[in-house]
Amino acid sequence: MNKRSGINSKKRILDAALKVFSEYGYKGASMRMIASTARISIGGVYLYFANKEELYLTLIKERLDDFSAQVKTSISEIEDPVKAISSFIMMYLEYAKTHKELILTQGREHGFAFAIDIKREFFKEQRGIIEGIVARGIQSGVFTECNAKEVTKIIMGTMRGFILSIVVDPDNLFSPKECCRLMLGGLLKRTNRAEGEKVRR
Amino acid sequence: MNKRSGINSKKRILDAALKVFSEYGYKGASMRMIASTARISIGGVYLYFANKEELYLTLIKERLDDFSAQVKTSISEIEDPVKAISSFIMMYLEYAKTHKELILTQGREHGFAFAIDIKREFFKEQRGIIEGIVARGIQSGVFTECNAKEVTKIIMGTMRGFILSIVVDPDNLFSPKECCRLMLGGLLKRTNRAEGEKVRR
DNA sequence: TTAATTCCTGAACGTTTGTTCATATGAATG
DNA sequence: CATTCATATGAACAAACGTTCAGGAATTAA
Repeated sequence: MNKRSGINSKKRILDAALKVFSEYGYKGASMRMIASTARISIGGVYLYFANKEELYLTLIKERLDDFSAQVKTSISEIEDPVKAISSFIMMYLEYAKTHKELILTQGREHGFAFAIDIKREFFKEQRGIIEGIVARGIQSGVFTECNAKEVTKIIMGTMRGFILSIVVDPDNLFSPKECCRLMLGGLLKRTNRAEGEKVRR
Repeated sequence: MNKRSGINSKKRILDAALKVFSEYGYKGASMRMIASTARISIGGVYLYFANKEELYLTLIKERLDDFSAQVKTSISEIEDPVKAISSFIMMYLEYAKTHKELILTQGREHGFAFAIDIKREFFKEQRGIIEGIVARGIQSGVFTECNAKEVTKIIMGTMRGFILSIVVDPDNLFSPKECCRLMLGGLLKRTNRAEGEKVRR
């Protein structure tokens, strides 16, 4: 494993870091674990990343940007607020399932004010997107009159809850489809039949 | 600090452990930190707990039991499913706010299959309670016909999301009241006025 | 072939960790 | 008073940690 292999090394390290950080958390993951998973020496890791923190931050930033881009492209052109919200929920949960619990690694360690600026930025953006959809829905009379900001926070909360559930109670994850249904239709019975049907599809 | 002080020592250690584990996570918290927070020597901690893991497990179990009892007594006699669900949500979120993010400590470390049996038991019980309420609501015609199991998972997911939000984005927590509203009423507009009002209160 | 460059290795260092244990202390008992 | 016993201490230890660095190996350039 020498010379030209260096082209892949950085990527291999990042892949390994994702795996190890996800499984053991920031403190629990050791640089040696990451190195051996990436099939490189400990010293080799420090060739590409100055220290553990930089490696971790690079990883988080990479993932957040990737996710952010995916959200944008997947719902930017959807006009219908109902479809837009549904799409957001579906894609968020699908992404969370695929990329498991890296997101959870954030927050926990360091007294949880770690990559706070990067995260804040990300969350703010996400909130902006949903809030826009909700506001549009209210304005067009499709959604009930409510506090768009609060509803947005609740939706984001539920998404986060899904992520936490993956880690804590993976045998009992809720279905994205049912989640859309509940968020849109609510638990209380509707007397108007047409509405009920709209929700169901 | 000698002799008779031993009466309080165990409790002091547990209090300190809660504080330190919550702030630094399992791996991040050191026995020395806990000891000094409890104003006891390192050796003193090992007088009451065989090791770090036992201390942690004791703590988790204590909290889970406490929370479990509080849930039960607060909604056991409520007949109305709407009020029962609302009570559950309100009390869950209030408890989470008070006891911050100890619950988050679970899952993350140890490759996240740690106190799995204790937790599983706890979650199962919680699910059972909510599912009962939902089923009752459906049967009595107050709730829409839906998959009670799925709805239960979504509600629990949202509760967990709140917990995660406390750690990750504490400036943007949603209000418990609004959460009840959304869960019950949904986002879609209702044509029937009476229903809408029912949700609002 | 030699020199320069790039990539990589792993022993070594200083810290910090969880845990142990010989020792001390002071109230309770006789 | 002396003895007993629960309670508390903190130096000591091995293990693991993040990080450094002198050196080795493979490729490219001369």
